[in-house]
Amino acid sequence: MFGNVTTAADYEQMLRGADLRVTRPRVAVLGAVHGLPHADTDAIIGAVRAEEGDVSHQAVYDVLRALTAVGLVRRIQPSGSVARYEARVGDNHHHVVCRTCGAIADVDCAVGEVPCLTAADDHGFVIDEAEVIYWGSCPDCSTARP
Amino acid sequence: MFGNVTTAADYEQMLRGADLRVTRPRVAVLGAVHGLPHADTDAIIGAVRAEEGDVSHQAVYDVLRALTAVGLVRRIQPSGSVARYEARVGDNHHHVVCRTCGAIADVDCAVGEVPCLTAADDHGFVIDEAEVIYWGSCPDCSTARP
DNA sequence: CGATAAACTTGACTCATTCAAGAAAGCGAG
DNA sequence: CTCGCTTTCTTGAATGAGTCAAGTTTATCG
Repeated sequence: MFGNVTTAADYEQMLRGADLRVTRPRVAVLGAVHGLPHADTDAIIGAVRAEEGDVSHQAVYDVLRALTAVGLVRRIQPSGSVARYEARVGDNHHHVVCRTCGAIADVDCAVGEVPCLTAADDHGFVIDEAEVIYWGSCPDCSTARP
Repeated sequence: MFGNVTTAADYEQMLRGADLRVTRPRVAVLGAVHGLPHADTDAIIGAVRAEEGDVSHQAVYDVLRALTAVGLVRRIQPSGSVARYEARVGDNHHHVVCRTCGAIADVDCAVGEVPCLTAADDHGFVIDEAEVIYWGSCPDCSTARP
């Protein structure tokens, strides 16, 4: 986490490691998600075009789906929000979402590595993930309206 | 919970208690949400029309928003799903969602009344609710594809 | 260097949800 | 009981994130 400058070459590595072909849109999307945590698709499209020129929105949708499928990015979508993406994967962290402005921040769960994963009564479901969303007000919004 | 038959009169009471005008669409929507837990808007529209005849979809959307605002129903919307509603409110329960068929079931959190409400680092957010979604396979889907 | 399957472009389309303007109806005051 | 104000409902159009589909380009392997 210190002095960790991720380059296009690193993104290529990640893609190859996931058996995905290396294309300019994919490298650019992966870079955008790393650079803009919790960005929505529109913001990612903007970032990708700023770096690579014209890339179709469909390509970005396809790439995001492919990256999500192999686990290189994670898709999150709090109620009332469009889909957002982040590059921090595999570390079981959760999110705080501001009810007012929609801002999102990462939080590590207080209860350990795999929080609440054992439900009291799972109704026969086979559970593989527990997703936690904390709802509240971000610092800006809670001071603006105390 | 035993022999508890909720009638239109009860729904009226709930509406008045929440300072909402009592209208036929509102009583019908409240009844539909009580009768069809986790139903989406379309299913609720269907149930309302079966009981009350023509009711515009807009009216149902408006009613659901009003009921949600006063806390008579709760809106849930797992990633990739349309909005769903339930009448069980105020008891801090959570949900298991089937990744395959989208089925939803209620679960009480294993960690007590207000699970995980204290995040390790809340980034200055004022947290008022923790929403937990357990992802997995429902009994039908997990036996169909073991 | 091809061949071939995967990825991208273009453009149309879906559909849950919202917006807007006018008609209807609940409900408190008189 | 009914008047009038305000909320709620109806009708119909619009929005917008996301998907579908057909055809072209391109990454990768032999």
